[in-house]
Amino acid sequence: MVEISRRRAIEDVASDLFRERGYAATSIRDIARAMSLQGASLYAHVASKEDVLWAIVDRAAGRFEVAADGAERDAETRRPGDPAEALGALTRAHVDVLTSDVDAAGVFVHEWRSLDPGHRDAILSRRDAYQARFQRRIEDGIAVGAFAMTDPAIATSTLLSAINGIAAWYDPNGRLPANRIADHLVELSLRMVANP
Amino acid sequence: MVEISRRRAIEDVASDLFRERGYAATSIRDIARAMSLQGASLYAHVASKEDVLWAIVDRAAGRFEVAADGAERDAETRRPGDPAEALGALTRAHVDVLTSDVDAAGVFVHEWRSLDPGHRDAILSRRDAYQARFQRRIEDGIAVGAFAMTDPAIATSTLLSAINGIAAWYDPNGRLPANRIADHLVELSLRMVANP
DNA sequence: CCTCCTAACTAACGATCGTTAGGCTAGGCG
DNA sequence: CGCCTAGCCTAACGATCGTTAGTTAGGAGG
Repeated sequence: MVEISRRRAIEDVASDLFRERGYAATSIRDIARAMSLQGASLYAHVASKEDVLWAIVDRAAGRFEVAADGAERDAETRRPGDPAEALGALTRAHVDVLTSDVDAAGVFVHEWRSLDPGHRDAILSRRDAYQARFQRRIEDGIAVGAFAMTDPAIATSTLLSAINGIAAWYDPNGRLPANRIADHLVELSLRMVANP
Repeated sequence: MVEISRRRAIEDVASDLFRERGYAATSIRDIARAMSLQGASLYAHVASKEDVLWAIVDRAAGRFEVAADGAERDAETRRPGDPAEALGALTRAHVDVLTSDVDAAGVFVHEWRSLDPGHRDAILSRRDAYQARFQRRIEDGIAVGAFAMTDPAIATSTLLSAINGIAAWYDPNGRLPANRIADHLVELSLRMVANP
């Protein structure tokens, strides 16, 4: 976690605090205090408090999107047209992004409500598009008989909620390494939608 | 939704706002404005802002606990010793409580961090005990071969996250009635842990 | 040496926060 | 009629909020 810029250091500290206490309950002076600075000093690097939140959320969203791109490409190379392979790869990619920076990912998952209306709308449509990628793979699986369920939309929401739950308890120094957790979540997720 | 007391009306309005914007982002004056009152007027009925949050969270927790009691009793009557029956009943009871008052349940799920340290600790141990009831049924199922998974603790967390995800999108006036949603979640949950 | 840049500082702004104090009004009941 | 209570009001408290302005310290480059 080397500071490449002062701006980025602020975002990292803010991610930590926003995740722990929430955006509204964290003041600019709280962030500054965690860096041994005065509150006003942050405004040399940052336009506003919401600007910091947006930077964190936007970057986290981008990391999820890029990871999903790679996962779908890899799955298609490995087992073309296999919905379980594709959905498993998407799930694993999601868990990887989540565990590689729990603070930022947790802020992305829980604090997007605090964004300005414009930013909130933007992130909501990106989130919808992201969720649609999962739902598409689930519908593919139903079409070929690999998956089975009554309502794909609810299944997709439920699947993503299940994975995102990791952000509530994951500890980078905990008993389980991130890739073990990913194994587990992929197993549970695929079983949830599989045709029994 | 008849007001039985002024105090309770405040808690209902607060549940709505706390769920929509979060506890820290909701002011006493916001709550009062939603009731066409002055902020200070609320203090005739309420000791503090945290007092309102605690009342909401405490009551919601109690409803989950009572529902789980009934579910385990019913399941034991219907199919004694059947882990799938018991876990399914617990899941359905949880969904029922959640959908019967999404606002309060959503506050319970997401806003317990904002409680005073004492109240937060109290709610955390109750939540642990509640979660342990689910985990116990999962372990029962593994013991008799009905369920199968690598890590029951992770499976329990994941299952509850999946169900609680409902709070993020459930709309009492939406396309699906609550009992349909419960059917769905029970199906997905049991398949997630079942021995394939 | 002078200049510029980065990064921090102190001081203060108006707004809003949770909360307290004290007073007014309307209705029920003797 | 007089009292009580419930429910709400206005006014204000000190604290904290996000943010702006102006200044200072130190190092790099000409």
